Amino acid sequence: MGTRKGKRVPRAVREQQMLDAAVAAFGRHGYRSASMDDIAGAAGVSKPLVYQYLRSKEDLFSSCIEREAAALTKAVLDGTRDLSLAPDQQLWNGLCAFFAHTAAHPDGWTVLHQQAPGESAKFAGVVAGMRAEIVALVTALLGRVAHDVGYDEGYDDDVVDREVSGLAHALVGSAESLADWANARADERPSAKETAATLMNFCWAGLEGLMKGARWTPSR
Amino acid sequence: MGTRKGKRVPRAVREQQMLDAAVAAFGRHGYRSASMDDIAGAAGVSKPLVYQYLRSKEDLFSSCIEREAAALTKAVLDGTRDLSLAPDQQLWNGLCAFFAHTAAHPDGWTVLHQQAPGESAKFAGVVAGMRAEIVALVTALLGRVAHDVGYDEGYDDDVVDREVSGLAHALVGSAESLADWANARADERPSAKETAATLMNFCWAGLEGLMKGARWTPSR
Amino acid sequence: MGTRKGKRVPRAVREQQMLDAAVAAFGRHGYRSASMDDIAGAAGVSKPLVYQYLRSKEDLFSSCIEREAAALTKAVLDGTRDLSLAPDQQLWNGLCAFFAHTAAHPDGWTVLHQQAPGESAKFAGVVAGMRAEIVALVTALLGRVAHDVGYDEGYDDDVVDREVSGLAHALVGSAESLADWANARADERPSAKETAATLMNFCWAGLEGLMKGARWTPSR
Amino acid sequence: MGTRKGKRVPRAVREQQMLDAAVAAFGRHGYRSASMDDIAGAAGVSKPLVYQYLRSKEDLFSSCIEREAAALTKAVLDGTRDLSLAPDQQLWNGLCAFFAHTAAHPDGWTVLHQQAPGESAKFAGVVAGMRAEIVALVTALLGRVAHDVGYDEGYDDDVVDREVSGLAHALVGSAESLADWANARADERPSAKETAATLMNFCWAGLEGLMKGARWTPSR
DNA sequence: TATGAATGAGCTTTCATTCAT
DNA sequence: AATGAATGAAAGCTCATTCAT
Repeated sequence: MGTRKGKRVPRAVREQQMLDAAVAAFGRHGYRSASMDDIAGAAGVSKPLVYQYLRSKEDLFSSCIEREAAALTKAVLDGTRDLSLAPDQQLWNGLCAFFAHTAAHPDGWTVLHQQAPGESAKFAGVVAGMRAEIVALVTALLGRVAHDVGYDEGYDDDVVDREVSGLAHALVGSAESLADWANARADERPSAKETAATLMNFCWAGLEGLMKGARWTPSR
Repeated sequence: MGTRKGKRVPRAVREQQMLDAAVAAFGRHGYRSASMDDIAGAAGVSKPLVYQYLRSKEDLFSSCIEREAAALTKAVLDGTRDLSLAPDQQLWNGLCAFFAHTAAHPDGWTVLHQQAPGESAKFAGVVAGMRAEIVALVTALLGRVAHDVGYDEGYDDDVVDREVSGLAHALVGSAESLADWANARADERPSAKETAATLMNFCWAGLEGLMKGARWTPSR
Repeated sequence: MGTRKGKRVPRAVREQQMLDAAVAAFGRHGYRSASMDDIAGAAGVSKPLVYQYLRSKEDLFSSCIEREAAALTKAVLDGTRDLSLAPDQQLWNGLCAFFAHTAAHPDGWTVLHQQAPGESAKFAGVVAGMRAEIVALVTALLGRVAHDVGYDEGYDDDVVDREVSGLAHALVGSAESLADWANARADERPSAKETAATLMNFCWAGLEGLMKGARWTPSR
Repeated sequence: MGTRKGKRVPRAVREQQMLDAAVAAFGRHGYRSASMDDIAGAAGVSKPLVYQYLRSKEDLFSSCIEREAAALTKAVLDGTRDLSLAPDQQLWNGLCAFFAHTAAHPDGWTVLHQQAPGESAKFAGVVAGMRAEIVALVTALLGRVAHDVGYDEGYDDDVVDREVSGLAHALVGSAESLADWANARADERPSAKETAATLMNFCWAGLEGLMKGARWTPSR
């Protein structure tokens, strides 16, 4: 009844099962604490088979990171694909996609955001790449907003770029933290749209104000 | 003539040396990867002495977390102690203190923000407590702002509280991400004040807009 | 065209291919280090097929040893088959055959001389048998010489036998070492005849002297 | 009551005990087959201590090789130290020392002669170095003989050198094989002096004949 | 106060070997 | 005849931890 012992399964399928088990284990216990025994067991498979297919613990972890990063990136990019929308709608779509994905794959998100960067730079790179891609996407969006509002007139392109880039980083950081935050509460968890709304509400008002020149400075 | 062999050092001092070495090791290699051998060596001390003073690796890590969390909390609280200031000045002071501290103690910040939460709940608790304290501080601040602006009139206290709490979380999340971001660039690292200004600029404009009722909703 | 996938090959041929690959692997990496995976791969065949034909790693190694031992023995025996020759010519022929064969099958020679004896007695036996056969051959030769020279007159048969047997062992030992030595130098390797001449020169002069009663004793 | 459990022993002593156990294990089972567990057990010690002192299996094996090679070299060199002796007496002394040492340390000799060369070049080097040293010693001895007998007159130095070097190699090879041979027979083992006499007898008569121009050539 | 000596337990990795097709 | 899928068993190595001094 179901996946019973000894079942011969084609390699591609088994590999995905292993990656599923590995992502869960790494997400819940961390890279070092998760043991290959546990992962193999959870995948319903013997350890040597994991090694035969994924080569080593390092490679297994890398494969997890890559798969999860690609999936998340794809989700966000798909969400923002429609370039005919207004920038705010596009951002809204992207955020919804992001929060929906992180909610649907909490272990994957944990691996990407909490585990990988803490381990050696070998792993951090892939995550950094993914993050850069998303930051670039947001930066482009904000750039369009700034242009639409006419914010960039009368300023150096350089200054605008740097400020917009800073905003993008802050925004992505907020989103990441909110994803953790949302995933943390098992009960009464906010839906992806609610979380997206919170952030959208927060940042969009801010951006409108900012683009119109509302700027804060310390009293001295 | 320098830290030479056999130097008899009072316990309190030795403990701090050990914690220093441990924070550095844990920050750079992670909880599991950092070995007691390395830590003892870096502290210029034999392993049994570490066990005599700090009992176990878990206790050592806990001590690190507690020390660093207390130090960070104290820095932020000190920065926002002057209640006579306007809320924005108070927030500004707190952010400056926060970014200055995370910049001055990068390993400690890494332990708190990247390593501890990934390990077992045993450790996450302390960090969560610290975070809650800071979120509460920010929430109080935002509450004052809302009140000053008259934002809360005509709304349920509940609704306001929830919204303000969400904003506080987003703000703290941004700050944490920006701290990582600032620490990541070894060269051309922005000063604490620059980082604080970026965030202040971003969020303050946003908050002003929001409090005045500027609210974003999806077109459908 | 060539050894392509799925090629159906008769069992006898496949077995030889496997033994070839195995001898090469065992000779180069040793019995334990050479893996069945490597051997199967080098033979252009899947692992289960190796097991189907050769049963186990032990059996495979045994088969290698037996094949190589038989081949070497045959070469030497063929070289010395002509009993009508003078003993020295016969020995010369045998040495030439020996060095030619070890030079032509370096991996086989390594398996026989360096790998097999180091592993369990199970394998050493076959090699020992081969060696005994060759030692006996040399002993017979030296016996003929002694007789021709009249060396054995006036001595106990026992004494002569023991001395001649010792000489035979020394001679075989020299030959084995010289085979290693010749195989070791990839460039400027001496030809089989040169190597044989070196040894022949050395031992024949010695034997002639010895047989005539020239005998060394420590001064005290 | 002897070396009982838990006995604290200074490092230098323990290291020698470990090396003793390792040489025995490697000599009897080979490098790959001997397990660290066995070695540690035989040394009356836990595995981690072996790793703490000797770092790795490779390093342990290297240390064994080096220790045994140094000991054997020293024995032979000590045996031939007295340069005032006639060359044949010197050689006789060296051979006696050699056979006595290989008989007294059969496992060490096995490691040097049968196990090390079969494993990776990493190990073969040390043994090759030792062998080269001994070959050089013998070469020098033979050179003195050739000079005393006036053999080198009328020949190119080159030719003499090459021939003498060949003889040295053959002689060392014989000695090695005879050492194996002597060690192989547990009962009725020949004494070191007997083995040395066999070889001395054999080679010295040969050398005298050879130096006087007795040379063998194939009839065609 | 401080440490060299020592270990139990566990982890990653590899290998010879078999089953089902 | 031939192979992709799968595993039991064991090996090398590391680590947190303690004992005896």
